[in-house]
Amino acid sequence: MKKSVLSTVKKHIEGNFALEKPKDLSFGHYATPAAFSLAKVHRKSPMIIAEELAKKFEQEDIFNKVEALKGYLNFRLSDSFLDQKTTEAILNENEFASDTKDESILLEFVSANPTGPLHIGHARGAVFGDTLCKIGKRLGYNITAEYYVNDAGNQIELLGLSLFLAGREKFTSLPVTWPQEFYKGEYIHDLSLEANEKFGKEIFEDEKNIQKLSLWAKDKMLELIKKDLFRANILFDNFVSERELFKEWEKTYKKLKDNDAIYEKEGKIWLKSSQKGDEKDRVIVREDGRETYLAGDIIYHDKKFERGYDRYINIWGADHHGYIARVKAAIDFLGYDSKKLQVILSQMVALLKGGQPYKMSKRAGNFILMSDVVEEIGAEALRFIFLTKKSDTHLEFDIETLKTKDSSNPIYYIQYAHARINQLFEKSGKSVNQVVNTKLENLDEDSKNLLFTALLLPEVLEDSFESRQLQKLTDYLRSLATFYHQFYNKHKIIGTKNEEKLLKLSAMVALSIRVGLKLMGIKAKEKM
RNA sequence: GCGCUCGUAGCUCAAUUGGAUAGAGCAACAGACUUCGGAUCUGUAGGUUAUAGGUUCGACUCCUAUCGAGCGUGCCA
Repeated sequence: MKKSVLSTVKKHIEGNFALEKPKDLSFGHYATPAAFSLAKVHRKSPMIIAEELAKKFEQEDIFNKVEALKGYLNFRLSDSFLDQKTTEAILNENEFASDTKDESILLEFVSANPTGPLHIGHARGAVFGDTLCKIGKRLGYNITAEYYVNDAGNQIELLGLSLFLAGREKFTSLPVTWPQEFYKGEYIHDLSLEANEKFGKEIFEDEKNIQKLSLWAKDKMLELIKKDLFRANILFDNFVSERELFKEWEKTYKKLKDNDAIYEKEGKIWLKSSQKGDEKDRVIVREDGRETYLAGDIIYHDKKFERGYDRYINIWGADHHGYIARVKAAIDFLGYDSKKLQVILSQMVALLKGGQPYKMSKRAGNFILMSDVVEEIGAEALRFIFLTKKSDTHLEFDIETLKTKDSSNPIYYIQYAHARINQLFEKSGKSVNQVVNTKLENLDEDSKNLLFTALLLPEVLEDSFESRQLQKLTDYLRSLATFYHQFYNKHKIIGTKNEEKLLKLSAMVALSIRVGLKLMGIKAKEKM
């Protein structure tokens, strides 16, 4: 819809200008402040320029009216144009708000360590990434969703040790000395039971078995994570193993060396990241020859860029923000364009329980599990709550209010609008197919504005995706539902002379709600 | 100390990325048709956008300083 409007407006206005939606629909459907910038060029008042521009649009039949107001130029769409768009959408729901794009994107998200189940903080990044992926696919981008599995490094050994000690304490009479830091969630207990069953209690007797337990446990944890994700309707195309990547370390290392990106000092290998905007140089290989965490990420990004995507998006927890500069530096050193990588930070989720701060700490084991929240409030409500907030703002909510299943849960409000429309069709005894060819003409202001709002979904999706601000979609669906509820209370539909027109209009509203919810991973309800 | 992300109604968040009168939900108060399902709707109240300057036709948005919060500042991940 916006495309048609934009191309028509371009015929009559020179230069670059913004086409916006006015704050209030009573001004018009679209507006442009172009006269303000033209005023400078032509040394005339914006008001006069706007008046002159408005006259040029008299012959355009996609507009009903174009008027100048306080220097703004306001456009009002014609019934026939809106009707045409509506009919197209209803006849081809799968094509509505979809597009084709010639661009491939690699989207990495979650990437939580396989040392425990996902907690509520991971869930935010997971929901955001998955929804971004769904929207992007609808818009025609070629997107690959990928999970980077940190299955190498100290934390995996610590997982094995924690499991070993837990089992040893439970199933043997051997002495147990706990280190300062270890994993102690309930899942460790569960794992030890399972390990005991599978390997027998002997495995907890010899410390040589810690290695074996580590490898077994991290595979178990990854399975658990996949299950948690699946239950929240989150799917990945690939899982990339850090452990596997390290087989390619020599190749990446040589590239860095050839590009004069590293040097040796104090027996360690350093990346010259300070040359590329990082605060300081970073160690990538320790004195004892073991690679650091950063080394794994460098190989991963080397491989990613080798695969030749047009753009890369990483969704990281906000506590990793200090990491962006060094990874980008490495990418540049490897000879790629680090501008192709965009890192989106998913801010911390502060949880309250009964008004008291609920501290999340994985090691301590008193964190809130994503799976528990999914169990209590459902995947759909969880997804919705996260998607109503910008990803980079601190978010705080009380777990108790999330547990409620009443109307304070905003998802019901939108679902209700959809269900209502469905019931209208049932009551009227008519099907969508029967009303789709009814011409929407001579609509009153309310109907026309509602129809216009329902047709905005495609541009809302574009805007949400491009700006990476998915709350724009939830805001939109919410306001569309509000608009419809208001309309419904004000206007009688069944049995009036406008019945078929208003049913067609309602069908359009339902369609946008349904498609929008689907992209958020939420199924629209026919009945409640 | 330095860096990053922020600071908007009592609370949780928006504001078309520099545009028109800063908006929603929750909480509070007052109302609505014996309904095309009230899981809805209407209204009232609530603001010096942390503070002080600056940039311009125009600032919640950009710049500078100050105050405050969270995170980071391992050769942990």
